[in-house]
Amino acid sequence: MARKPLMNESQNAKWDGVGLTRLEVHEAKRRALVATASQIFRKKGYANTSMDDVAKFLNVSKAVVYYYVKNKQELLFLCYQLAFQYGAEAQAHAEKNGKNGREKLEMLLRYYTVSLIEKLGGGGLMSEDSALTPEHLATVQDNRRNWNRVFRGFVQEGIASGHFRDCNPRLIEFFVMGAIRNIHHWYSREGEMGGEQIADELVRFVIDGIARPDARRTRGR
Amino acid sequence: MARKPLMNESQNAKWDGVGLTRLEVHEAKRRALVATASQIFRKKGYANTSMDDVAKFLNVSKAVVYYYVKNKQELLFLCYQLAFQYGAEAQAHAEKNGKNGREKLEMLLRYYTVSLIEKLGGGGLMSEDSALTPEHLATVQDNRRNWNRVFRGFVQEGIASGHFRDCNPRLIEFFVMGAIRNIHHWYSREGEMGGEQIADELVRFVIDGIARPDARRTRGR
Amino acid sequence: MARKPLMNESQNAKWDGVGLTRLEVHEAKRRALVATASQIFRKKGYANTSMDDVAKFLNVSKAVVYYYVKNKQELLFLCYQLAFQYGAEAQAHAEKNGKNGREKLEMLLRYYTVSLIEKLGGGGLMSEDSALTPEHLATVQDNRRNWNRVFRGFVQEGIASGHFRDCNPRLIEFFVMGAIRNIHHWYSREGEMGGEQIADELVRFVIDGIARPDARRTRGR
Amino acid sequence: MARKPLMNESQNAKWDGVGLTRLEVHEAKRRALVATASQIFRKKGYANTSMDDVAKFLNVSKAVVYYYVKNKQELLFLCYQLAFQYGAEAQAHAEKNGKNGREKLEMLLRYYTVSLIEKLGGGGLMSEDSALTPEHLATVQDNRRNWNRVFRGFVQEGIASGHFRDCNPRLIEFFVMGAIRNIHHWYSREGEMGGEQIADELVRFVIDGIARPDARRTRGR
DNA sequence: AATGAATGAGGGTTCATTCAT
DNA sequence: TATGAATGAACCCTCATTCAT
Repeated sequence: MARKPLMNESQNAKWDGVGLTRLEVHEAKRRALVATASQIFRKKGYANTSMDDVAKFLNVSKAVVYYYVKNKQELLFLCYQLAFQYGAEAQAHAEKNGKNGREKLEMLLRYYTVSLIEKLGGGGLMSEDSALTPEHLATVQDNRRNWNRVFRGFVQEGIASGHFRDCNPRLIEFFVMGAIRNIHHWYSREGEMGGEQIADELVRFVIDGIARPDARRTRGR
Repeated sequence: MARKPLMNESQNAKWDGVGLTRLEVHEAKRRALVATASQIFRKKGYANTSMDDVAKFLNVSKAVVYYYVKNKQELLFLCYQLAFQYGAEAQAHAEKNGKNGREKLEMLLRYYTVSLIEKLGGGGLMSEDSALTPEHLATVQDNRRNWNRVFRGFVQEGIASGHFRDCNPRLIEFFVMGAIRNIHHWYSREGEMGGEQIADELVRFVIDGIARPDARRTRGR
Repeated sequence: MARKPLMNESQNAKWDGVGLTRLEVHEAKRRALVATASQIFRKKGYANTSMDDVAKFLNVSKAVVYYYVKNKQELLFLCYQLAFQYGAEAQAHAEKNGKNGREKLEMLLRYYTVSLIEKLGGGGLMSEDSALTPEHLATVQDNRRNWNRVFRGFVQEGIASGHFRDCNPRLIEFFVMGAIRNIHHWYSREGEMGGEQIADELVRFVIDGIARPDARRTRGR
Repeated sequence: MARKPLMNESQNAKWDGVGLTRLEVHEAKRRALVATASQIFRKKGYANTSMDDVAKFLNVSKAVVYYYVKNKQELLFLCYQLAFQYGAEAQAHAEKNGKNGREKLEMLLRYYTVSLIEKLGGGGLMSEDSALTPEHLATVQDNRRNWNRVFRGFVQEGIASGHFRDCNPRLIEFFVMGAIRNIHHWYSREGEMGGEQIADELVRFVIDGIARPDARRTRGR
C-alpha cells in the first residue's frame, strides 16, 4: 500500500517548493496532528476518541500518530498547551494595550475568545483534567494559576480604579471561564456568528455584569 | 459472603420498620444509585468510570447495578434526568412567583443553582452527550429545548418590559449556562461558600450583565 | 455461548460432590492456571507466549486469565514461585534426613530434580528474569540467595567432613544448576527415562565430580 | 544529520588506509553487527530486544540493520552460527591434539568454554530455538546433532579405553551443555575469574564426574 | 436480591518491516 | 549507504454485559 504523508497533497505542495528543513516539516506535521486531535477530543470526548479515530481522520495509520507523540496522554497535554498558548498571547496583548483594569479585562477576553473560536474551532481542550498524568496536571495547574492571577488582577485593578463594583474576583472568573469553556458546545463554524461578534456580546455582558453603576458604559446598540 | 444492601444500615432502618412497599424500596435504592453515579461520573468522567467503580463505591457487586438499571447508558440518562428535574422545579418556581422577566430569571437561576450545588454536589451531568444513545439524546435535547425556551423567554420578557437592555438571549443563555455547568469544576463542599452565596453572586452578575443602564439595580454591597 | 469453567468436566466433578468452598475452588483453578502457564512459557518462551495462548490452552477466554491473575508479569512470578516451592521442599527434606554434607547434597538434588521433572514436566520457569518487575525480581533474588546459601553450605560441609575435595562451591553450584535448568530442553514425558533415573545419573555425576579421590563412592553399575 | 558508520572511527581507520575490498568491509561490519546482537539478545532475551535496540546500540538507524541482514530471524540464526563456529574450532582442536577420549573431551570443553567466555562475553545464543524459522531450526539441529555425535563419541571413547566409568553419554552431555549454557547467567567480565579459570574448574568437575574410580586423576589442588 | 464467574469487543501501544530520498 | 517516515499485525489489558446459583 502506498505510504501516505500526514498532510494532504496541497499542504505538502506548500513546502515542497519552499526550502523547509526536515525538522520544520516534522514540527509542522506534529502541530497539525495536535490541532486535529484537539478538535476531535473536544467533539467526542477524550475517552471516547481512540487513537485510531485520530489517525483515520488524518488518513494515516495509527502508528504514525505514535511516531509524532509518545502516547495518548502526551497528545492530550499538547492539546492543553495549545489553549494556554492563546491565553498567554491574550495576556501579553492586554497588558501592552490596556490602560486600566477594565480595558485590560476587555482586551484579554476579546483576544482570547476570538482566538479560541477562530483558531481552535470553538475552544481548546480544558476539561479533561482527570485524564492527565500527574506531571502534566501539575504543569496545567501552574498555567491555570498564572491565568487566574492575571484575570483576577485585572478585575481587582478595575475595582480599585472605580470602574468595577465590589465583587468577588474569584467567582467572577469562574463564571466567565465557564461561559468561555462552554462555547464549543454550541458554536458551529457554519453558524451565522463569527468570533468577533460572539466576543463582543461576551465582553459587554461581562463588563456590565461587574461595572459600577455610575461607571456603566452607555455604548448603545 | 454476606449480602449487602444497596443503602447503608441506617437508611435501611427507615423502611424496615415503616410500611414501605417493595416497589418503593426498589425505587429509593435506584435513586440512590443514580445520585451516586452522577457524582462519580462528574468527578471522573463518564468514560473513565467503570460500572465496577460505581458498584465498589456502593459496596455492592457489579451485577447489582445491572439489577437496577439496564445498562451504563441508561444510568447516564438517568443522571441527566436528575439535573433536568431540578430545572423543571426551578421553572415552576419562577413562573409561579416571578412578577416580571427580571424576577423570573432571577428566581430561575437562583433556584436552579442552589439545587445543583446543594443536592448534586456542584452540578448535574450535562456534558456527556456523545455517550447518549440516539433515543436518549433526543429526549435530552427536547428537555434542553424546553429549558432554552423558558430561559430565553424570561430574557425577552425582561427586554420587552424594559428591565433588560437589548441583547442576544441565545448567547446570554449559553454564557450563563456555561458558568453554571462549570461550577462543579471548582466547587467543593468543604469550601467556605454555600450554594446561596454562590447563587447570589451569579444572579447579580447575570442580571447586571444584561440590565438596562437606567433600570439597573442599585442594591449596594 | 455457554460459559465454560476453567477446569475440565472430570476435574469439575471432583469437587461437585465433595464439599469444597468457593475459595478452595478458586484457588485450585488459579493453581491450575499457573501450572499450565508455566509449561507453556517454558516451551515457547515467556515473550513468545500471548495471554491468548494460555487462555486457549485452557479453553477459556482471555479475560478469564485476568480474572485469576492481575497481569502477565504476575503470572510469570507465580510460575517462578512454583519452582521455588519445590526447592524449599527439597531443602527441608535434605536437612531433615541427610547426615552429612554429601548426603544432604545428594538428597537436595534428587528431591529437587525429581520434583521438577515429575511435577513440572521437566523444569520450572527460571530464566526469564528480564521480564520480571523490579519488585518480583527482588523476591526472586532473595529466594535464589537462600538457595545458594543452602547448596553451597552443603558443599562446604562436605569439604569440611572430607567427603568432597577442595573445590569452588560457587562455581559448582552454577554448573549443577545449569544442568538442572537445562533439563526441560531435552526431557520429554514420552521419553524412556523417568525422573528417578535422570536424578540418579545426575546425582552420581555431581557427587563424583567433587568427591575426594579416596572418599570416592565405589558403587558399581 | 551526519551519517554514522557501523563501526567506530578507530576501527574504520584500519581499513580506510589498508586496501580492503568493499566486500570485506561489508562482511566485517556484518560480523560486528551479529556479535553485538548476540550479546544484546542474550542479555535481554531475543523477544525482548527490538531491532531498534540493536540499532541504537550501534548508533545507527534501524534501517541500517536491515541493510546487513534480511530480518530479525536471520540475525538470530547468525548469532547461533557464531556459537557453532567456536564449537567446530573446539572439535578440530580436540581431534587434532587429544590422544584419547579423556584428553579429547578435556580439550573440547576447555577450548569451547574459553571461546564462549572470552569471545562471546559469557556464551553464545543457544536457547531461542522457538524463534527460529523451520529452515534455520533444521540447520541448527544438524549442527547440534553433529556436536552431540562428537561429544558423546569422546565420552564413549573414554569408556572404551577405561578412562571413564560406565555412564549414559547422552545424559552426561545434556548436563554438561546445561552447565555451559548457564554460564552467561552469572558470568560478568568484571568478575574476578577469567575464562581459563572457569574452564579449569569445569573440566575437572566433568572429568571427575565420569572418571573410572581407579583411573581417577590425582592432580592435587 | 445478590454474587462470582465468564465472555467478547475494543483500545493503547509496540514492533518488524518497507520504501522514497 | 544511510535515514526518516509510514504501515499492519499482534499483544496486553479493560470493561460492559450476562448468567447460573
